Amino acid sequence: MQAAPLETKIALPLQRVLEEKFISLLRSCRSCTRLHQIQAQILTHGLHPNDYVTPTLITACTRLTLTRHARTLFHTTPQPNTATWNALFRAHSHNDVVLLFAQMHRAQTPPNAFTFPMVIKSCANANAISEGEQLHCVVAKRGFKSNPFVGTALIHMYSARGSLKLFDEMPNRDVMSWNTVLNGYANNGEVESFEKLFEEMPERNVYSWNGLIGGYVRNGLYKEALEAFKRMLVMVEEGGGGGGGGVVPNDYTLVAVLSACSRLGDLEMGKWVHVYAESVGYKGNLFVGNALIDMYAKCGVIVSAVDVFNCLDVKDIITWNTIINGLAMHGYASDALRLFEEMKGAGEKPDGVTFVGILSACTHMGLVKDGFLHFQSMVDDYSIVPQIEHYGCMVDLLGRAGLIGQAVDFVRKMPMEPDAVIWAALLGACRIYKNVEVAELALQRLIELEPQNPANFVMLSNVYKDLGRWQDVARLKMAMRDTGFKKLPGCSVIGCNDSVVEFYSLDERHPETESIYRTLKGLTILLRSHGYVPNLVDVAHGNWMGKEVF
DNA sequence: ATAGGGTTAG
Repeated sequence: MQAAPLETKIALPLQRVLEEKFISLLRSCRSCTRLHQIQAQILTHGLHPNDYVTPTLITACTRLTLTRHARTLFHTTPQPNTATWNALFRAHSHNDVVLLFAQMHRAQTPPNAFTFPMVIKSCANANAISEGEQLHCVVAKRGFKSNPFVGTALIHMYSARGSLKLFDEMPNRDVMSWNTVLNGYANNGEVESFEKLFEEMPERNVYSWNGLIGGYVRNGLYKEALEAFKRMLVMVEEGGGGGGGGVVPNDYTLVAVLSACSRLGDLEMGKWVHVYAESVGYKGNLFVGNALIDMYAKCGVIVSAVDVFNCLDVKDIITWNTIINGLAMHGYASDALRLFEEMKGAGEKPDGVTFVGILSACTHMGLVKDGFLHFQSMVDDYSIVPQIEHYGCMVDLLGRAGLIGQAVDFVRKMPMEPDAVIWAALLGACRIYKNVEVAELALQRLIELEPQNPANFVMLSNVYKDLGRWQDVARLKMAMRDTGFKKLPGCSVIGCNDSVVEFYSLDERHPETESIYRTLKGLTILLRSHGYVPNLVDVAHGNWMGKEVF
Protein backbone atom coordinates (compact mmCIF):
# COMPACT_ATOMS: atom_id res chain seq x y z
CA MET A 1 0.00 0.00 0.00
CA GLN A 2 2.84 2.33 0.80
CA ALA A 3 4.54 1.62 -2.52
CA ALA A 4 1.65 2.87 -4.65
CA PRO A 5 2.37 6.61 -4.57
CA LEU A 6 6.02 5.94 -5.35
CA GLU A 7 5.11 3.78 -8.36
CA THR A 8 2.84 6.40 -9.93
CA LYS A 9 5.48 9.02 -9.32
CA ILE A 10 7.95 7.00 -11.39
CA ALA A 11 5.46 5.61 -13.92
CA LEU A 12 4.08 8.96 -15.00
CA PRO A 13 7.36 10.56 -16.07
CA LEU A 14 8.40 7.31 -17.80
CA GLN A 15 5.22 7.32 -19.85
CA ARG A 16 5.84 10.95 -20.69
CA VAL A 17 9.43 10.29 -21.75
CA LEU A 18 8.21 7.54 -24.09
CA GLU A 19 5.54 9.77 -25.59
CA GLU A 20 8.04 12.51 -26.27
CA LYS A 21 10.49 10.03 -27.73
CA PHE A 22 7.92 8.76 -30.26
CA ILE A 23 6.75 12.25 -31.12
CA SER A 24 10.27 13.30 -32.00
CA LEU A 25 10.85 10.07 -33.99
CA LEU A 26 7.64 10.64 -35.96
CA ARG A 27 8.50 14.24 -36.64
CA SER A 28 11.81 13.38 -38.28
CA CYS A 29 10.52 10.28 -40.09
CA ARG A 30 11.00 10.53 -43.88
CA SER A 31 10.18 7.05 -45.19
CA CYS A 32 7.19 4.74 -45.15
CA THR A 33 9.10 1.64 -44.01
CA ARG A 34 10.57 3.60 -41.10
CA LEU A 35 7.10 4.85 -40.24
CA HIS A 36 5.75 1.30 -40.08
CA GLN A 37 8.60 0.31 -37.74
CA ILE A 38 7.85 3.24 -35.45
CA GLN A 39 4.14 2.42 -35.49
CA ALA A 40 4.89 -1.20 -34.48
CA GLN A 41 6.91 0.09 -31.51
CA ILE A 42 4.11 2.47 -30.55
CA LEU A 43 1.62 -0.41 -30.51
CA THR A 44 3.86 -2.69 -28.39
CA HIS A 45 4.22 0.12 -25.87
CA GLY A 46 0.44 0.51 -25.75
CA LEU A 47 0.66 4.10 -26.99
CA HIS A 48 -2.18 3.94 -29.49
CA PRO A 49 -4.59 5.49 -28.93
CA ASN A 50 -2.83 8.21 -27.00
CA ASP A 51 -3.76 11.88 -26.71
CA TYR A 52 -0.37 13.11 -27.86
CA VAL A 53 1.17 10.31 -29.95
CA THR A 54 -1.90 9.49 -32.09
CA PRO A 55 -2.28 12.95 -33.69
CA THR A 56 1.44 13.04 -34.46
CA LEU A 57 1.27 9.55 -35.97
CA ILE A 58 -1.69 10.46 -38.19
CA THR A 59 0.05 13.67 -39.30
CA ALA A 60 3.22 11.72 -40.17
CA CYS A 61 1.14 9.35 -42.35
CA THR A 62 -0.39 12.30 -44.19
CA ARG A 63 3.02 13.84 -44.77
CA LEU A 64 4.16 10.60 -46.42
CA THR A 65 0.93 10.58 -48.47
CA LEU A 66 -0.39 7.50 -46.65
CA THR A 67 -3.78 9.18 -46.33
CA ARG A 68 -5.84 5.97 -46.27
CA HIS A 69 -3.71 4.66 -43.44
CA ALA A 70 -4.07 7.98 -41.63
CA ARG A 71 -7.88 7.70 -41.78
CA THR A 72 -7.81 4.07 -40.59
CA LEU A 73 -5.77 5.14 -37.57
CA PHE A 74 -8.35 7.79 -36.76
CA HIS A 75 -11.14 5.21 -36.89
CA THR A 76 -9.27 2.96 -34.43
CA THR A 77 -9.32 5.82 -31.92
CA PRO A 78 -12.45 5.41 -29.75
CA GLN A 79 -12.55 8.90 -28.21
CA PRO A 80 -10.58 11.17 -30.57
CA ASN A 81 -9.56 14.44 -28.91
CA THR A 82 -9.38 17.81 -30.65
CA ALA A 83 -5.81 17.32 -31.92
CA THR A 84 -6.73 13.91 -33.37
CA TRP A 85 -9.68 15.42 -35.27
CA ASN A 86 -7.37 18.16 -36.54
CA ALA A 87 -4.95 15.50 -37.77
CA LEU A 88 -7.83 13.80 -39.61
CA PHE A 89 -8.69 17.08 -41.37
CA ARG A 90 -5.15 17.24 -42.67
CA ALA A 91 -5.61 13.79 -44.24
CA HIS A 92 -8.60 14.95 -46.27
CA SER A 93 -9.04 17.06 -49.36
CA HIS A 94 -10.42 20.51 -48.70
CA ASN A 95 -14.00 19.82 -49.70
CA ASP A 96 -14.56 17.07 -47.15
CA VAL A 97 -13.35 19.07 -44.16
CA VAL A 98 -16.60 21.04 -43.75
CA LEU A 99 -18.53 17.74 -43.44
CA LEU A 100 -16.00 16.29 -41.00
CA PHE A 101 -16.25 19.44 -38.92
CA ALA A 102 -19.99 18.80 -38.54
CA GLN A 103 -19.21 15.27 -37.30
CA MET A 104 -16.69 16.68 -34.84
CA HIS A 105 -19.38 19.03 -33.59
CA ARG A 106 -21.88 16.16 -33.16
CA ALA A 107 -19.23 14.21 -31.24
CA GLN A 108 -19.10 17.25 -28.91
CA THR A 109 -15.36 17.67 -29.35
CA PRO A 110 -14.50 21.35 -28.93
CA PRO A 111 -12.60 22.95 -31.84
CA ASN A 112 -9.44 24.93 -31.09
CA ALA A 113 -7.36 27.58 -32.86
CA PHE A 114 -5.81 24.92 -35.11
CA THR A 115 -9.20 23.64 -36.24
CA PHE A 116 -10.68 26.84 -37.63
CA PRO A 117 -8.10 27.85 -40.27
CA MET A 118 -8.46 24.42 -41.95
CA VAL A 119 -12.27 24.46 -41.96
CA ILE A 120 -12.45 28.09 -43.10
CA LYS A 121 -10.02 27.34 -45.94
CA SER A 122 -12.21 24.43 -46.94
CA CYS A 123 -15.26 26.73 -47.11
CA ALA A 124 -13.31 29.26 -49.17
CA ASN A 125 -12.25 26.56 -51.64
CA ALA A 126 -15.75 25.14 -51.97
CA ASN A 127 -17.14 28.70 -52.19
CA ALA A 128 -19.60 27.64 -49.47
CA ILE A 129 -20.85 31.10 -48.56
CA SER A 130 -23.47 30.37 -45.89
CA GLU A 131 -21.29 27.71 -44.19
CA GLY A 132 -18.48 30.26 -44.12
CA GLU A 133 -20.69 32.81 -42.43
CA GLN A 134 -21.92 30.28 -39.86
CA LEU A 135 -18.32 29.39 -39.15
CA HIS A 136 -17.52 33.06 -38.63
CA CYS A 137 -20.26 33.10 -35.95
CA VAL A 138 -18.83 30.02 -34.23
CA VAL A 139 -15.40 31.68 -34.23
CA ALA A 140 -16.86 34.75 -32.53
CA LYS A 141 -18.90 32.72 -30.03
CA ARG A 142 -15.93 30.63 -28.97
CA GLY A 143 -13.64 33.62 -28.65
CA PHE A 144 -11.16 32.93 -31.47
CA LYS A 145 -11.66 36.26 -33.22
CA SER A 146 -8.39 37.68 -31.99
CA ASN A 147 -6.26 34.75 -33.16
CA PRO A 148 -4.25 36.00 -36.17
CA PHE A 149 -4.27 32.56 -37.84
CA VAL A 150 -8.07 32.35 -37.66
CA GLY A 151 -8.45 36.01 -38.67
CA THR A 152 -6.17 35.59 -41.68
CA ALA A 153 -8.12 32.55 -42.84
CA LEU A 154 -11.37 34.52 -42.57
CA ILE A 155 -9.95 37.48 -44.51
CA HIS A 156 -8.74 35.10 -47.18
CA MET A 157 -12.20 33.53 -47.44
CA TYR A 158 -13.98 36.88 -47.74
CA SER A 159 -11.35 38.30 -50.11
CA ALA A 160 -12.27 35.62 -52.65
CA ARG A 161 -15.69 37.32 -52.73
CA GLY A 162 -14.24 40.80 -52.96
CA SER A 163 -14.80 41.90 -49.36
CA LEU A 164 -11.85 42.95 -47.21
CA LYS A 165 -13.49 45.04 -44.50
CA LEU A 166 -12.74 42.44 -41.81
CA PHE A 167 -9.09 43.48 -41.87
CA ASP A 168 -9.80 46.83 -40.21
CA GLU A 169 -11.60 45.11 -37.33
CA MET A 170 -8.77 42.70 -36.61
CA PRO A 171 -7.13 43.28 -33.24
CA ASN A 172 -3.99 41.21 -33.79
CA ARG A 173 -2.86 41.52 -37.36
CA ASP A 174 0.65 40.60 -38.38
CA VAL A 175 2.60 40.59 -41.64
CA MET A 176 0.69 37.49 -42.82
CA SER A 177 -2.68 39.26 -42.44
CA TRP A 178 -1.38 42.23 -44.42
CA ASN A 179 -0.15 39.92 -47.17
CA THR A 180 -3.54 38.23 -47.35
CA VAL A 181 -5.25 41.56 -47.88
CA LEU A 182 -2.63 42.52 -50.47
CA ASN A 183 -3.38 39.34 -52.42
CA GLY A 184 -7.10 39.90 -52.01
CA TYR A 185 -6.83 43.29 -53.71
CA ALA A 186 -4.54 41.90 -56.41
CA ASN A 187 -6.99 39.08 -57.17
CA ASN A 188 -9.82 41.57 -57.47
CA GLY A 189 -7.87 43.69 -59.94
CA GLU A 190 -7.63 46.61 -57.50
CA VAL A 191 -4.14 47.74 -58.47
CA GLU A 192 -4.09 51.13 -56.72
CA SER A 193 -5.34 49.52 -53.51
CA PHE A 194 -2.62 46.88 -53.31
CA GLU A 195 0.07 49.39 -54.27
CA LYS A 196 -1.07 51.73 -51.48
CA LEU A 197 -1.33 48.87 -48.98
CA PHE A 198 2.19 47.69 -49.81
CA GLU A 199 3.58 51.15 -49.07
CA GLU A 200 1.65 51.32 -45.77
CA MET A 201 2.77 47.91 -44.51
CA PRO A 202 4.66 48.19 -41.19
CA GLU A 203 6.79 45.18 -42.06
CA ARG A 204 7.45 43.27 -45.30
CA ASN A 205 8.63 39.74 -45.86
CA VAL A 206 9.27 37.83 -49.06
CA TYR A 207 5.55 37.00 -49.37
CA SER A 208 4.72 40.72 -49.34
CA TRP A 209 7.09 41.33 -52.27
CA ASN A 210 5.80 38.27 -54.08
CA GLY A 211 2.27 39.57 -53.57
CA LEU A 212 3.24 42.91 -55.12
CA ILE A 213 5.18 41.48 -58.06
CA GLY A 214 2.74 38.62 -58.65
CA GLY A 215 -0.16 41.07 -58.35
CA TYR A 216 1.29 43.21 -61.13
CA VAL A 217 1.81 40.15 -63.33
CA ARG A 218 -1.74 38.85 -62.77
CA ASN A 219 -3.09 42.27 -63.71
CA GLY A 220 -1.03 42.49 -66.90
CA LEU A 221 1.34 45.19 -65.58
CA TYR A 222 4.57 43.48 -66.58
CA LYS A 223 6.82 46.52 -66.67
CA GLU A 224 5.69 47.49 -63.16
CA ALA A 225 6.47 43.94 -62.03
CA LEU A 226 10.06 44.24 -63.29
CA GLU A 227 10.43 47.68 -61.68
CA ALA A 228 9.26 46.30 -58.33
CA PHE A 229 11.76 43.43 -58.63
CA LYS A 230 14.59 45.88 -59.30
CA ARG A 231 13.52 47.93 -56.29
CA MET A 232 13.58 44.76 -54.19
CA LEU A 233 17.14 43.96 -55.29
CA VAL A 234 18.34 47.50 -54.58
CA MET A 235 16.95 47.28 -51.04
CA VAL A 236 18.82 44.01 -50.47
CA GLU A 237 22.06 45.67 -51.56
CA GLU A 238 21.47 48.71 -49.36
CA GLY A 239 20.54 46.46 -46.44
CA GLY A 240 23.96 44.83 -46.76
CA GLY A 241 22.37 41.40 -46.39
CA GLY A 242 21.69 42.10 -42.72
CA GLY A 243 18.57 43.40 -41.00
CA GLY A 244 18.44 46.61 -43.00
CA GLY A 245 14.95 46.02 -44.40
CA GLY A 246 16.15 44.15 -47.47
CA VAL A 247 14.29 40.97 -48.43
CA VAL A 248 15.98 38.33 -50.60
CA PRO A 249 13.90 37.02 -53.54
CA ASN A 250 12.91 33.36 -53.50
CA ASP A 251 11.93 30.90 -56.23
CA TYR A 252 8.38 32.21 -56.36
CA THR A 253 9.65 35.75 -56.93
CA LEU A 254 11.77 34.56 -59.84
CA VAL A 255 8.86 32.65 -61.38
CA ALA A 256 6.70 35.79 -61.34
CA VAL A 257 9.53 37.91 -62.77
CA LEU A 258 10.23 35.36 -65.54
CA SER A 259 6.56 35.31 -66.40
CA ALA A 260 6.70 39.11 -66.85
CA CYS A 261 9.80 38.70 -69.07
CA SER A 262 7.94 36.18 -71.26
CA ARG A 263 4.97 38.47 -71.71
CA LEU A 264 7.21 41.43 -72.57
CA GLY A 265 9.54 39.40 -74.77
CA ASP A 266 12.32 40.84 -72.59
CA LEU A 267 14.98 38.24 -73.30
CA GLU A 268 17.85 40.27 -71.78
CA MET A 269 16.11 40.52 -68.40
CA GLY A 270 15.12 36.85 -68.65
CA LYS A 271 18.74 35.85 -69.20
CA TRP A 272 19.82 38.03 -66.29
CA VAL A 273 17.29 36.28 -64.03
CA HIS A 274 18.60 32.91 -65.26
CA VAL A 275 22.15 33.80 -64.19
CA TYR A 276 20.90 35.28 -60.92
CA ALA A 277 18.80 32.17 -60.16
CA GLU A 278 21.80 29.87 -60.61
CA SER A 279 24.04 32.14 -58.52
CA VAL A 280 21.66 31.95 -55.55
CA GLY A 281 21.23 28.17 -55.74
CA TYR A 282 18.04 27.71 -57.78
CA LYS A 283 19.75 25.71 -60.55
CA GLY A 284 17.59 22.63 -60.99
CA ASN A 285 14.64 24.15 -59.10
CA LEU A 286 11.51 22.78 -60.77
CA PHE A 287 9.38 25.94 -60.60
CA VAL A 288 12.18 28.22 -61.78
CA GLY A 289 13.22 25.70 -64.46
CA ASN A 290 9.69 25.50 -65.86
CA ALA A 291 9.39 29.29 -65.91
CA LEU A 292 12.79 29.56 -67.68
CA ILE A 293 11.74 27.04 -70.35
CA ASP A 294 8.60 29.06 -70.99
CA MET A 295 10.49 32.36 -71.01
CA TYR A 296 13.05 31.16 -73.57
CA ALA A 297 10.35 29.59 -75.74
CA LYS A 298 8.18 32.72 -75.69
CA CYS A 299 11.22 34.92 -76.39
CA GLY A 300 12.04 32.79 -79.42
CA VAL A 301 15.21 31.08 -78.14
CA ILE A 302 14.02 27.49 -78.31
CA VAL A 303 17.61 26.15 -78.09
CA SER A 304 18.02 27.65 -74.61
CA ALA A 305 14.60 26.32 -73.62
CA VAL A 306 15.78 22.82 -74.57
CA ASP A 307 19.05 23.38 -72.63
CA VAL A 308 17.16 24.21 -69.44
CA PHE A 309 14.84 21.26 -70.05
CA ASN A 310 17.80 18.86 -70.36
CA CYS A 311 19.37 20.21 -67.16
CA LEU A 312 16.29 19.49 -65.05
CA ASP A 313 16.73 16.17 -63.22
CA VAL A 314 13.27 16.30 -61.69
CA LYS A 315 10.55 17.02 -64.23
CA ASP A 316 6.79 17.24 -63.83
CA ILE A 317 3.88 17.49 -66.22
CA ILE A 318 4.30 21.26 -66.48
CA THR A 319 7.92 20.78 -67.64
CA TRP A 320 6.86 18.39 -70.40
CA ASN A 321 3.87 20.49 -71.45
CA THR A 322 5.95 23.68 -71.60
CA ILE A 323 8.67 22.22 -73.80
CA ILE A 324 6.23 20.30 -76.05
CA ASN A 325 4.06 23.38 -76.59
CA GLY A 326 7.16 25.56 -77.07
CA LEU A 327 8.53 23.24 -79.75
CA ALA A 328 5.17 22.96 -81.50
CA MET A 329 4.79 26.75 -81.44
CA HIS A 330 8.16 27.17 -83.15
CA GLY A 331 7.43 24.63 -85.85
CA TYR A 332 9.63 21.89 -84.37
CA ALA A 333 6.68 19.57 -84.68
CA SER A 334 8.60 16.31 -85.05
CA ASP A 335 10.66 17.13 -81.93
CA ALA A 336 7.45 17.87 -80.05
CA LEU A 337 6.02 14.49 -81.07
CA ARG A 338 9.28 12.73 -80.16
CA LEU A 339 9.26 14.32 -76.69
CA PHE A 340 5.65 13.27 -76.28
CA GLU A 341 6.76 9.64 -76.66
CA GLU A 342 9.63 10.29 -74.20
CA MET A 343 7.17 11.81 -71.76
CA LYS A 344 4.97 8.72 -71.81
CA GLY A 345 8.09 6.54 -71.50
CA ALA A 346 9.08 8.50 -68.37
CA GLY A 347 5.73 7.57 -66.83
CA GLU A 348 4.23 11.06 -66.99
CA LYS A 349 0.53 11.01 -67.83
CA PRO A 350 -0.39 13.60 -70.48
CA ASP A 351 -3.27 15.99 -69.77
CA GLY A 352 -5.42 18.31 -71.85
CA VAL A 353 -2.64 20.89 -72.21
CA THR A 354 -0.23 18.28 -73.54
CA PHE A 355 -2.70 17.43 -76.29
CA VAL A 356 -3.06 21.06 -77.36
CA GLY A 357 0.68 20.95 -78.18
CA ILE A 358 0.43 17.55 -79.85
CA LEU A 359 -2.52 18.53 -82.05
CA SER A 360 -0.75 21.80 -82.98
CA ALA A 361 2.33 19.82 -83.95
CA CYS A 362 0.22 17.57 -86.20
CA THR A 363 -1.35 20.68 -87.77
CA HIS A 364 2.09 22.10 -88.58
CA MET A 365 3.13 18.89 -90.31
CA GLY A 366 -0.21 18.33 -92.03
CA LEU A 367 -0.58 14.99 -90.23
CA VAL A 368 -4.36 14.79 -90.41
CA LYS A 369 -4.57 11.07 -89.70
CA ASP A 370 -2.17 11.24 -86.73
CA GLY A 371 -4.07 14.22 -85.38
CA PHE A 372 -7.28 12.19 -85.38
CA LEU A 373 -5.52 9.22 -83.74
CA HIS A 374 -4.16 11.46 -80.96
CA PHE A 375 -7.57 13.10 -80.48
CA GLN A 376 -9.15 9.66 -80.12
CA SER A 377 -6.36 8.44 -77.83
CA MET A 378 -6.86 11.48 -75.61
CA VAL A 379 -10.46 10.40 -75.01
CA ASP A 380 -10.03 6.60 -74.98
CA ASP A 381 -6.64 6.12 -73.29
CA TYR A 382 -6.51 9.12 -70.96
CA SER A 383 -10.20 9.85 -70.29
CA ILE A 384 -9.68 13.52 -71.08
CA VAL A 385 -12.84 15.36 -72.08
CA PRO A 386 -11.90 17.49 -75.11
CA GLN A 387 -12.20 21.21 -74.45
CA ILE A 388 -12.93 23.93 -76.98
CA GLU A 389 -9.15 24.41 -77.53
CA HIS A 390 -8.89 20.81 -78.76
CA TYR A 391 -11.81 21.24 -81.17
CA GLY A 392 -10.13 24.44 -82.34
CA CYS A 393 -6.92 22.50 -83.07
CA MET A 394 -8.87 19.88 -85.04
CA VAL A 395 -10.70 22.49 -87.12
CA ASP A 396 -7.35 24.14 -87.80
CA LEU A 397 -5.79 20.76 -88.70
CA LEU A 398 -8.56 19.94 -91.21
CA GLY A 399 -8.79 23.48 -92.55
CA ARG A 400 -5.09 23.93 -93.22
CA ALA A 401 -5.03 20.54 -94.92
CA GLY A 402 -7.73 21.87 -97.27
CA LEU A 403 -10.48 19.60 -95.91
CA ILE A 404 -12.88 22.51 -95.44
CA GLY A 405 -16.02 20.37 -95.66
CA GLN A 406 -14.79 18.04 -92.93
CA ALA A 407 -13.77 21.04 -90.83
CA VAL A 408 -17.33 22.43 -91.07
CA ASP A 409 -18.72 19.00 -90.12
CA PHE A 410 -16.44 18.98 -87.10
CA VAL A 411 -17.69 22.40 -86.01
CA ARG A 412 -21.32 21.22 -86.38
CA LYS A 413 -20.66 18.13 -84.24
CA MET A 414 -18.93 20.01 -81.41
CA PRO A 415 -20.73 19.50 -78.09
CA MET A 416 -20.23 23.15 -77.11
CA GLU A 417 -20.99 26.42 -78.89
CA PRO A 418 -18.07 27.24 -81.25
CA ASP A 419 -16.23 30.43 -80.23
CA ALA A 420 -14.55 33.14 -82.29
CA VAL A 421 -11.21 31.29 -82.37
CA ILE A 422 -12.89 28.31 -84.10
CA TRP A 423 -14.63 30.41 -86.76
CA ALA A 424 -11.49 32.46 -87.29
CA ALA A 425 -9.48 29.27 -87.92
CA LEU A 426 -12.08 28.22 -90.46
CA LEU A 427 -12.03 31.66 -92.09
CA GLY A 428 -8.23 31.51 -92.30
CA ALA A 429 -8.43 28.14 -94.08
CA CYS A 430 -11.00 29.60 -96.48
CA ARG A 431 -8.54 32.34 -97.38
CA ILE A 432 -5.84 29.80 -98.27
CA TYR A 433 -8.20 27.58 -100.26
CA LYS A 434 -10.41 30.40 -101.66
CA ASN A 435 -13.68 28.98 -100.35
CA VAL A 436 -16.17 31.87 -100.45
CA GLU A 437 -19.28 30.02 -99.21
CA VAL A 438 -17.75 28.83 -95.96
CA ALA A 439 -15.88 32.13 -95.52
CA GLU A 440 -19.21 34.01 -95.64
CA LEU A 441 -20.72 31.60 -93.11
CA ALA A 442 -17.72 32.00 -90.80
CA LEU A 443 -17.84 35.79 -91.02
CA GLN A 444 -21.57 35.76 -90.23
CA ARG A 445 -20.85 33.90 -86.97
CA LEU A 446 -17.83 36.09 -86.21
CA ILE A 447 -19.88 39.26 -86.58
CA GLU A 448 -22.36 37.84 -84.06
CA LEU A 449 -19.64 36.84 -81.62
CA GLU A 450 -17.36 39.87 -81.83
CA PRO A 451 -18.95 42.63 -83.88
CA GLN A 452 -16.25 45.04 -82.79
CA ASN A 453 -13.38 43.18 -84.45
CA PRO A 454 -12.81 44.59 -87.96
CA ALA A 455 -10.05 42.01 -88.59
CA ASN A 456 -12.81 39.55 -89.48
CA PHE A 457 -14.09 41.78 -92.29
CA VAL A 458 -10.53 42.19 -93.53
CA MET A 459 -10.14 38.41 -93.81
CA LEU A 460 -13.26 37.92 -95.92
CA SER A 461 -12.33 40.97 -97.93
CA ASN A 462 -9.02 39.29 -98.75
CA VAL A 463 -10.85 36.18 -99.96
CA TYR A 464 -12.90 38.36 -102.34
CA LYS A 465 -9.73 40.16 -103.49
CA ASP A 466 -8.00 36.88 -104.27
CA LEU A 467 -10.94 35.98 -106.50
CA GLY A 468 -11.13 39.43 -108.10
CA ARG A 469 -14.62 40.09 -106.68
CA TRP A 470 -14.07 43.83 -106.27
CA GLN A 471 -17.74 44.70 -105.89
CA ASP A 472 -17.94 42.47 -102.84
CA VAL A 473 -14.77 44.07 -101.47
CA ALA A 474 -16.41 47.50 -101.75
CA ARG A 475 -19.69 46.27 -100.21
CA LEU A 476 -17.80 44.82 -97.25
CA LYS A 477 -15.88 48.04 -96.76
CA MET A 478 -19.20 49.87 -96.39
CA ALA A 479 -20.53 47.29 -93.94
CA MET A 480 -17.36 47.63 -91.91
CA ARG A 481 -17.65 51.40 -91.80
CA ASP A 482 -21.25 51.07 -90.61
CA THR A 483 -20.15 49.17 -87.52
CA GLY A 484 -18.38 52.38 -86.52
CA PHE A 485 -15.53 50.55 -84.84
CA LYS A 486 -11.96 51.47 -85.47
CA LYS A 487 -9.44 48.67 -85.69
CA LEU A 488 -7.27 48.56 -82.60
CA PRO A 489 -3.68 48.51 -83.74
CA GLY A 490 -1.96 45.16 -83.15
CA CYS A 491 1.04 45.61 -80.90
CA SER A 492 4.17 43.53 -80.62
CA VAL A 493 7.02 43.94 -78.15
CA ILE A 494 10.64 42.88 -78.30
CA GLY A 495 13.56 43.37 -75.96
CA CYS A 496 16.42 45.22 -77.61
CA ASN A 497 19.55 46.91 -76.18
CA ASP A 498 18.41 46.94 -72.53
CA SER A 499 14.93 48.22 -73.29
CA VAL A 500 11.63 46.95 -74.59
CA VAL A 501 10.51 48.32 -77.97
CA GLU A 502 6.83 48.33 -78.96
CA PHE A 503 5.77 47.88 -82.57
CA TYR A 504 2.29 48.74 -83.77
CA SER A 505 0.88 47.69 -87.08
CA LEU A 506 2.02 50.22 -89.77
CA ASP A 507 4.19 51.88 -87.10
CA GLU A 508 6.55 54.53 -88.46
CA ARG A 509 7.89 56.04 -85.23
CA HIS A 510 11.12 54.06 -85.02
CA PRO A 511 14.22 55.95 -86.23
CA GLU A 512 15.19 52.92 -88.34
CA THR A 513 11.71 52.54 -89.85
CA GLU A 514 12.86 52.46 -93.47
CA SER A 515 15.46 49.80 -92.92
CA ILE A 516 13.03 47.71 -90.83
CA TYR A 517 10.34 47.70 -93.53
CA ARG A 518 12.92 46.98 -96.24
CA THR A 519 14.12 43.92 -94.29
CA LEU A 520 10.54 42.81 -93.62
CA LYS A 521 9.66 43.06 -97.31
CA GLY A 522 12.74 41.03 -98.24
CA LEU A 523 11.77 38.34 -95.72
CA THR A 524 8.19 38.19 -97.01
CA ILE A 525 9.37 37.77 -100.61
CA LEU A 526 11.75 35.02 -99.52
CA LEU A 527 9.00 33.24 -97.57
CA ARG A 528 6.50 33.48 -100.44
CA SER A 529 9.06 32.03 -102.82
CA HIS A 530 9.04 28.98 -100.55
CA GLY A 531 5.26 28.70 -100.77
CA TYR A 532 4.38 30.53 -97.52
CA VAL A 533 0.90 32.00 -97.26
CA PRO A 534 0.66 34.52 -94.41
CA ASN A 535 -2.13 33.73 -91.96
CA LEU A 536 -3.38 37.03 -90.65
CA VAL A 537 -6.30 35.63 -88.68
CA ASP A 538 -4.23 34.23 -85.84
CA VAL A 539 -2.25 37.43 -85.69
CA ALA A 540 -5.42 39.53 -85.65
CA HIS A 541 -6.71 37.52 -82.70
CA GLY A 542 -3.45 37.79 -80.80
CA ASN A 543 -3.50 34.04 -80.75
CA TRP A 544 -1.23 31.43 -82.17
CA MET A 545 -2.00 27.78 -81.60
CA GLY A 546 -4.00 28.55 -78.50
CA LYS A 547 -1.17 30.64 -77.06
CA GLU A 548 -1.25 34.33 -76.47
CA VAL A 549 1.72 35.90 -78.14
CA PHE A 550 0.99 39.52 -77.33
C1' DA B 1 3.99 18.14 -25.03
C1' DT B 2 0.93 17.13 -30.55
C1' DA B 3 -0.14 20.80 -35.28
C1' DG B 4 -1.70 25.79 -38.14
C1' DG B 5 -2.08 31.12 -41.73
C1' DG B 6 -0.80 34.09 -47.17
C1' DT B 7 1.55 33.07 -53.53
C1' DT B 8 3.91 29.55 -57.85
C1' DA B 9 5.07 27.35 -63.83
C1' DG B 10 1.40 25.68 -69.49
